[in-house]
Amino acid sequence: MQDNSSGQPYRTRQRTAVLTYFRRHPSAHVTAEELSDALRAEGTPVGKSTVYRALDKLCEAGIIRRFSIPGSDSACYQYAGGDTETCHAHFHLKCLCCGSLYHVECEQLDALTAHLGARHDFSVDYAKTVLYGTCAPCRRALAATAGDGKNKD
Amino acid sequence: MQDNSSGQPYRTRQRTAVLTYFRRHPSAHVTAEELSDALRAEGTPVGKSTVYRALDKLCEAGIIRRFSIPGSDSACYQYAGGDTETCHAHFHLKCLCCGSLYHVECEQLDALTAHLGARHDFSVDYAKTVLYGTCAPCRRALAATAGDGKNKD
DNA sequence: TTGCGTGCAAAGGTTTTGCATGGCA
DNA sequence: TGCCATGCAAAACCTTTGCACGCAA
Repeated sequence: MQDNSSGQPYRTRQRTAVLTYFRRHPSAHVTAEELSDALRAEGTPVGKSTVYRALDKLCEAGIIRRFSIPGSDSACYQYAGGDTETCHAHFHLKCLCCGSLYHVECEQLDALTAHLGARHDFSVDYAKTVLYGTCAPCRRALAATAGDGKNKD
Repeated sequence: MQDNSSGQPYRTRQRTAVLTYFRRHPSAHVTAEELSDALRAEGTPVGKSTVYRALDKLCEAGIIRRFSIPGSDSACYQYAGGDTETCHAHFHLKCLCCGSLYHVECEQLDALTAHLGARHDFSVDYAKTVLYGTCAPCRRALAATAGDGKNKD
């Protein structure tokens, strides 16, 4: 359980391809299979095992972030900016309807953080927290189809 | 996607056992396997398939809630109080260190909700949102052991 | 009696691991 | 050259599904 990253990682084509993908799609959220598929489409095919291993390493390094989407079996990964420090002050909003991922960064969240820390003695880990809900486009779409039947979810 | 619970559910021993477990352990968070194991230990063994089916039904009914714990492959379930209406106005705080689940209910969250709705046009689903972080006891424990080596996570 | 609920086993999917080979330093 | 990284295949894992039987209503 000690630090197994003592040996410095080699800069291989596959590893570069994965990292490049996330840098080119900073707000994209992809599954391991989607990533493998995207890399293949970009001309740099990477084996699925390697994709998982690279994802794991990048997660440990804090370069990308892993989400669990309710209702989905596969995990989702997203670029974290490479600098964990810059990503500590915003939440992620995920639409359960269309799957879009939004970044929210404002003093309202700072207030919540301060409140949770001061009053509830709880230190929120923004990196692992995702607020689930419904985004505006989906809300409108749902409202448009709400008149034709039961919609209690 | 329509209401498939048209047939009223039967009150079986297994179903009762699952529900009873959650009512007797309102703040417990268990995986499907842990629940199956606990029920067996309590003298009412329930098949794993049945556990999954019961969990699924109870989730649909809003009686229990399903979580995805970062770093774990299996889903976690917890009692929701049986009344979904009372559970719409508070967040859940889960400690990644000890697994404790806290309920937070204050106007700070109302302010956040209003803000997200007004400024970011996003409707948060409190029932599916969990804030991850570290609770006070664990923070103290981590602080106490922070001096003896690397602890960069 | 009717038909849902149950349990076993097998299938389904995602993720991990073993081992031989290839490529970076 | 040494050693990590890669990729294929198989395993391990959680979860769902099919089917025959049992039990609630």
